[in-house]
Amino acid sequence: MRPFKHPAASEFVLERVLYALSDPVRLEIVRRLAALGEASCSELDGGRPKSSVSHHFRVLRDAGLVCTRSVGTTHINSLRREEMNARFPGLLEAILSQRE
Amino acid sequence: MRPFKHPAASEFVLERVLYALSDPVRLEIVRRLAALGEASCSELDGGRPKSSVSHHFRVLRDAGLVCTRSVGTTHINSLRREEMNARFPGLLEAILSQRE
DNA sequence: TCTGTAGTTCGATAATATTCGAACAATGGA
DNA sequence: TCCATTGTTCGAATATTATCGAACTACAGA
Repeated sequence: MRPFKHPAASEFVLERVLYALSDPVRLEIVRRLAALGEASCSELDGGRPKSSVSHHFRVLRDAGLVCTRSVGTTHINSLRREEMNARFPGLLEAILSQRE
Repeated sequence: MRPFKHPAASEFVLERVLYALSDPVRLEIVRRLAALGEASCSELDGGRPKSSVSHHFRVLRDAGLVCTRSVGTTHINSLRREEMNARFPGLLEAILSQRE
């Protein structure tokens, strides 16, 4: 599987980030990633079909929120907290700190 | 014109707020409102048709971001900063503090 | 009362997203 | 090599959203 393209922090777009996080499925994925540190796609699929989950991960990757690396047959995902914080200081933490 | 329904702070939904701000037109409206304090719809229309602008204001109102009151024939809009901050502490400020 | 201004609502169209099955690719064993 | 596992990509159906003209409402003044 060819490696994914992860945008540089300088390419992050605020509207894109907000949009990516405005979807309940994706917001939940990001929350769980924040709690777990890292996780495979299937650990976060919530019982959804693989193709749907894959789509959401792509949106998150394209926005710069998530980094995906291959380890064997699984893809390990993690938040790009430092880079996100470099580009949009305090934003991700402000969103993640909200309850519910 | 019958008064608009503004949701109570307890009814604000994080995803809705993020979605409302993920549109460039709406984000710009909110930024200018933050700078101006308050403004009429036409002051923030950016040359767009009235019906389009009206739509965007409705999305912002429904999300809880904007309060609209009638004064004569004009509608005066302002940010609901306090209520937004009560429901989602630090969120709006974190978004508004981002450059570009 | 007539007219102009400000903005909403309606309706249609076009653009974008979501969802998910099916086919595919890559890896790790047995 | 065969097979199971993990996840991506493709394609199509469905759903949401944005955009904007046209008709409408409300108000202020002349």
